[in-house]
Amino acid sequence: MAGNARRPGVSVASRVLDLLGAFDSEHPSLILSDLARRAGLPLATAHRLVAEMVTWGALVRSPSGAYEIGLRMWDLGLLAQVPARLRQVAAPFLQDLYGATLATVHFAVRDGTLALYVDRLSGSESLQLVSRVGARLPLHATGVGKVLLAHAPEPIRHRVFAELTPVTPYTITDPAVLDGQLARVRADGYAETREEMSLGACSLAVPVRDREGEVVAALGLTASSVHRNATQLVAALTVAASGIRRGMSHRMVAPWRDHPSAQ
Amino acid sequence: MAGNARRPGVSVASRVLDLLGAFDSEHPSLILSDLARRAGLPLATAHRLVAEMVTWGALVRSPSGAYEIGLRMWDLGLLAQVPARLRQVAAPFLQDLYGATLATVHFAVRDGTLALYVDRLSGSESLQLVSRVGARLPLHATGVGKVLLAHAPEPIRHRVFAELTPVTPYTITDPAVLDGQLARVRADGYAETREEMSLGACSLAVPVRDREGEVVAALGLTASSVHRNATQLVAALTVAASGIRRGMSHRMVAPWRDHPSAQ
DNA sequence: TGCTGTGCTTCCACCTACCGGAAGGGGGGC
DNA sequence: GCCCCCCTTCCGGTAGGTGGAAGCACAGCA
Repeated sequence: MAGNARRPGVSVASRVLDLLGAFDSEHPSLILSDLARRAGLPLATAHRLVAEMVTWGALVRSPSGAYEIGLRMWDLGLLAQVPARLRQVAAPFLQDLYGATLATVHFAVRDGTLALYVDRLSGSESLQLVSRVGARLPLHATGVGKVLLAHAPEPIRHRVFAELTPVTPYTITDPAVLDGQLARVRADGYAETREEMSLGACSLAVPVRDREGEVVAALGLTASSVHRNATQLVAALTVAASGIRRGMSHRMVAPWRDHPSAQ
Repeated sequence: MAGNARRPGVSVASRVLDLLGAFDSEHPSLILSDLARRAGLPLATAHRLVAEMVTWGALVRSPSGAYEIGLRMWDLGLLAQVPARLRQVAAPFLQDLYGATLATVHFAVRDGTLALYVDRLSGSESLQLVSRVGARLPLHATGVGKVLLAHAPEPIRHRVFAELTPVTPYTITDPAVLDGQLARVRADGYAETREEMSLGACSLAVPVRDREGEVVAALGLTASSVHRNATQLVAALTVAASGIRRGMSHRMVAPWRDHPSAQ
């Protein structure tokens, strides 16, 4: 009776993870049926697993009955070391930069062929932009992206150049032009964009290096016009990037600590 | 041969979650053996499950061989609706507040009997404080905490009053004194602390209400002395809190986690 | 009031994907 | 070399997981 056609090759662990993966920025809240469908699980199976996840705190049920990512996942996410360490060091300098310029401040790392926005500051007066913390935007169309791309390994550049999708009419889609710009980024130490990602928004960005000189992140400013006083803004960015570099010291890569105690 | 004493009553799903739960702010990086021990799983079992979690991106292996929370968990955590919605609305106002005062800005919600710091801004010049985004601090010893406590339901106040742990010599531990302060918080519309959480640090805080007038969060400033120009600072806080309230849609905040939270 | 649709919850016999002790491998300290 | 610690792989037995189906709850509609 009880039909049982367990789909082979799919472990329980991966089912739990697939349920989590069903959520994304466009689907932050899902009813059970959609959750099951997006995770590729039968309704009854999803129901059972989801109940366990709610008990643990990974998911919560909103008043409307839909499921959402729970507070406990937020806690866990904050422990992710790549963004957490960088943010911790960078945050005060980003504040200073915002205070000095009142432009939107971006702090990003490269995640594959995309720029991952680790932090972002903007006041209530700032331009409305597509960037959000956690967003992934194209490397070739943003200030921080160009910096990261200019210092990315060859295979990554190759993949990005293979698909220069236009975002606005001003997005650079000619590989030769972009290649020239990246060479200038490496030579001059900063990148710029002019309405290549959002109409009406221009940006400047500089690399952030670790103690070994490796480019690990990029720091940028975005406003309706940044080119008039570009020299000053690049100077401010450079000062902040140096401060961040100094703060990173020798501990950015997992040190070995704790405890002979037990045993 | 193959000994098999599967521990009953523990589902695979909960094992996966327990592995995640083995990480906390004091153990953001764990080698396999510690991870297995903290999750209460045999080494071989942990090894198998962890491998799947790494494949999916929930965990990553650091260069030293230890496991850490992966970027994909960071992404997921950002989708948690309670902090995400509040932060999105509040962030620009927090920036403005920081720009106007240059004091450390705190934005917190109540999580059970603790204040959960949802956001925090401070420049490179600011005081070093114990607060961090994601931190949970006592309600009775912080500015934002007193605001949240003053507007908390009776059972919560009861539980907090039952255990007024001193943090510094100035922490309020007399229930009668605290009760008087909370009454004043409700009457005056703001709370203050004087070195009750960190020596040398004082704070002011005001409630943030939603469209229905319910207190959903608290907004605070901390500096070495805030009482001299308290009137101005409270005014700035109040303006920011009103701005946040206006930015909030109606059903913005999910019900609080008011369970005794095991662990 | 009854009908229909949608979505959630519970049930349970089958059986496979999971379990975990033990053995094997690798590297670093002494 | 020798030991210790930690990681990785293996494999027979079986218990936890599976998912179709039935039942329930509720809302919209005539």
